[in-house]
Amino acid sequence: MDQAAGRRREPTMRDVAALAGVSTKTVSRVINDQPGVGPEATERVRAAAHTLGFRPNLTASSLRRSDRRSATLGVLFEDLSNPFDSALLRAVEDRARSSGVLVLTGSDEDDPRLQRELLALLASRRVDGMIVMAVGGHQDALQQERERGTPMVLVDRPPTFANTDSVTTTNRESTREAVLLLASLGHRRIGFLGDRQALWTSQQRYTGYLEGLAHAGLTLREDLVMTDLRGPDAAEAATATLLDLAQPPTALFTAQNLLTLGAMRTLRDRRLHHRIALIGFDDFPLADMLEPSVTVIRQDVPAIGRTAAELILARIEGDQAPVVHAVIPALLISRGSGEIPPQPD
Amino acid sequence: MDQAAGRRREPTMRDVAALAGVSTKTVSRVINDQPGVGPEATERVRAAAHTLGFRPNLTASSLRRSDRRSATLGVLFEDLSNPFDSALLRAVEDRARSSGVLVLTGSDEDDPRLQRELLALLASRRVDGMIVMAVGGHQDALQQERERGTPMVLVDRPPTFANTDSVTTTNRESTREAVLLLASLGHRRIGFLGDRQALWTSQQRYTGYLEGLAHAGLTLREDLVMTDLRGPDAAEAATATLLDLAQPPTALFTAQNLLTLGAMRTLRDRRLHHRIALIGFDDFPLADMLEPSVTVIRQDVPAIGRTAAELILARIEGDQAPVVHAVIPALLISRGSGEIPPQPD
DNA sequence: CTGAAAGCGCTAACAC
DNA sequence: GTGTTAGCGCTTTCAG
Repeated sequence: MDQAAGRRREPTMRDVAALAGVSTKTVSRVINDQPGVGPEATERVRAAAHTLGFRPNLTASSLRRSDRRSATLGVLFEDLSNPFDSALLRAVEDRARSSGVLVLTGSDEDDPRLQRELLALLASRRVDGMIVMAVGGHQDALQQERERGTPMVLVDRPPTFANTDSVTTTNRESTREAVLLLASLGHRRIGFLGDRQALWTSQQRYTGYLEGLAHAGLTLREDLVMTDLRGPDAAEAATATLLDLAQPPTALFTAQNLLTLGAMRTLRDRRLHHRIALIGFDDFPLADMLEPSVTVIRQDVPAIGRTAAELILARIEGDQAPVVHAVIPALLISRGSGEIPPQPD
Repeated sequence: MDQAAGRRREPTMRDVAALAGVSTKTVSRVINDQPGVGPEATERVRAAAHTLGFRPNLTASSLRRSDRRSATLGVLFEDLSNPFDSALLRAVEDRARSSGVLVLTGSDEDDPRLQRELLALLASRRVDGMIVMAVGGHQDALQQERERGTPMVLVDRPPTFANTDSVTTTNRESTREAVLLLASLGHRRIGFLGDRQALWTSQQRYTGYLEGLAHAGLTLREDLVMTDLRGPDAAEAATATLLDLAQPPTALFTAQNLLTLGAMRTLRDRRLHHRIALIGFDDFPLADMLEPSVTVIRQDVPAIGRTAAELILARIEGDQAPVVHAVIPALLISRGSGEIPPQPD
């Protein structure tokens, strides 16, 4: 047995047909469970296929078949090693596999160039449809792909172009709810740490923050708002800046899971983690094991993935219903860090 | 623009050839950067391809081409939503993409039936090779696939059959090292929590534990060993059992990341997390944020993924070197929980 | 330098 | 019921 080269030629329908003494078309019918083959011939074909170890070549079949299906979906996310992305992939995968569909994946790192390249690689493999997390900024590459007719569903962020389904969550509403919770405990100085403002989710969450302040009758203090933070280190520094203010915040809202980690780190370092309230967007593993346990807004990732998969599969099947923008509710999970009242100095 | 049905026919090389006034073969040469086309014809083809928005159909090309390459890899892991698996996928993906190769994924949940099914789905799409985490127990399906000539690399666990590359880590050696560290601090009763013994990694780590005890001159106490634990809840219960012994352990070694979490939970509940030492196999996000920070053995996941990808890509290229069983060193990360000395009662 | 003919493995559309 | 012919989009082979 060779490791690779001299890879054995896979048996074809011709080989099976020859052994069974029928035509390739008859083999095709048997393999695809199509009617019009006698029980005896069916049996001979089955036996021949089995002895040869025949396995249909899906790529050849999809080339010829009229529907052109490859039974393969493209999934293009920001970073598949991020727990949010990988949980989403898993949900998509499960739903797809139950329809015999496999998933071709890629991570575009929120880089438009990379996204365009990966889109092309997926397209050249003729996937039946794509589930994509749009990069921040321009969605040109996506729009072009969509306009070529590729069935597409966006997740996490909606399209900026027409006629394309999406599945998102209640970014604005849930953030507002969190801010209102903090306000109801008596917090009047609530800091906000946000991701890149080019991202739709960041904008939504920031809007929710503003709405929450307004509903609570609090005025926005610009010095308590830090945005365009990339990653935990930036959040760590931003938190330090906020805490060094003459009038520091008594509560923090972090608009993304990595930012929550950074903020926590600084709070711990300063031994303020039991004195300053913290609510974060996006749950993360072990949030319940920290001290204090971290109150978060949890997206229903399995539902988002399942919904996206169901949408794309339906579109591939030819579903012509009007565009769908599904919004899956997120949930505020109270664990402790969000329930800390304002502390006297 | 329709959502799906009536999907536009993609332009073909024939279309491009017609527009450029050349034969399809000339188009093929230009698209594939093959020599033997004049600069003028090349330009005409390029222009035609651009105006039509032509994109090569890789599935048709791979069907006809002599090397049969689909530039696609199959990746079959236990659970892509597990941080270990997804980090591995990401590493594989990055290395593959730099060679223009995409990855078709699947999660088999360590279920032999599912693994067999997914292997068949991958094979019917004629992936060039597979990177697989073998399920515990029999590797029949894998071996059969391998014997058909499919290039294959196993990760995390080695093959039980011949002639197949693998990439694993220093399970035994690193565990031994951890146990020796605990012993050097004066611990004489070191508990062991292990995953299913059917898994090769579990066996290796248990062997390392035994070696560590032996090297330290400690005798094995069977009542301190709990194996075949599936998931954090089982570990939680097992830890409670150990702590209830007349002579409870003063240190614990947990042989898998989920088990570490379970053990920690019980230690916290009993307020023993600062009194009983703990070292876990596999790092996990936030291990450094807990109190105390958790000492772990960290696998070099990016190196494992990259190595596996490089191996499979080389085999696909026809590399005939002898079988490789790469072992990537793991690292003991001291963070605090593993450095707690034995406490007087 | 370029193209015509054949065919990869399979299925559509018809014939028998 | 079953087979024949043609052709999916591309590349091989070989002829000019």
